[in-house]
Amino acid sequence: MAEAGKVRPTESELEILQVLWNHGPSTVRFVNDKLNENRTVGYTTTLKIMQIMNEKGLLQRDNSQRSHLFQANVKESETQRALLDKFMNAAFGGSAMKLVMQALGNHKASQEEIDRIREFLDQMEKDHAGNS
Amino acid sequence: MAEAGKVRPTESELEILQVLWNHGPSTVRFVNDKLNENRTVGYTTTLKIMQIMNEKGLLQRDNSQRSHLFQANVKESETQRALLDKFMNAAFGGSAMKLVMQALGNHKASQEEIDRIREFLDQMEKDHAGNS
DNA sequence: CTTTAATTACGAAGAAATTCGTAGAAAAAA
DNA sequence: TTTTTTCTACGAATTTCTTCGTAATTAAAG
Repeated sequence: MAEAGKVRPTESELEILQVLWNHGPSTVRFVNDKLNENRTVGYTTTLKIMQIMNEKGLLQRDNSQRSHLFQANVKESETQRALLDKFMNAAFGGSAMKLVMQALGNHKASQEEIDRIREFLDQMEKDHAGNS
Repeated sequence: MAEAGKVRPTESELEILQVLWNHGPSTVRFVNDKLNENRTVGYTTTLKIMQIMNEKGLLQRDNSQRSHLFQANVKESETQRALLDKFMNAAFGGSAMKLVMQALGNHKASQEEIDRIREFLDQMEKDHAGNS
């Protein structure tokens, strides 16, 4: 598994990672079909990007069968954390709170979601008290 | 003021917007000095990007003086909203809650910040109840 | 067996973003 | 006034990412 700090997938690469995170090891054909549910993209384009991702260490390849199976070689949560960090700095000047507020403000959260965030805050508060 | 939906600043452009949002109308020299607090970047590079941003409508230019004054022509919060939306889809499959949780989880929030988020949730809940 | 379809490898074109060098004009310094 | 510095304009090189065409190979269909 590649190290988290060095993970910098591009947008196209992220699209592919999403498919692999959600569906597990997949063929190029499967991934390409998934991508084409949202936009038009050629088979060899997807293939090429997945080959590059493999070289970069973002994907692992099983070539024991003719149709090679690719799987993500970076963890979803760690990748998201790295990207979030970068994005927070770029767009929100590094302020996590501004970002959270903006995200909450835009999104029509359901009652259940609000409750879940409250629980999360409770937990944070506990840890916070315990650690300091 | 440019429309929010069409706002897609690049990373370098965002860096410059941050300076202008924080300091108001500024010269290229000032912006370039600010950027160089973080990384090395040539004066003409900054100039060029700001010229392009001006053409795109991201910046406004006052050339009544020899050293032209540039200011942001897009609102900070609207730009952030547009970018957040895009980022949320790309990295979190569109799940605002996942993103918020990740942001809260990474960040060592202070007690005050936690309280502020709670207030925010209270407010959301009121609106939620009222609207549905 | 022959033909058709699917798959991988590879190269390269195209597009977008970034970077900087140079020239010319204007201002400041000497 | 002469020299040096500062500024804008402009073009172009570079890098990164995306896209796809073509060829070679293998499998499947006929």
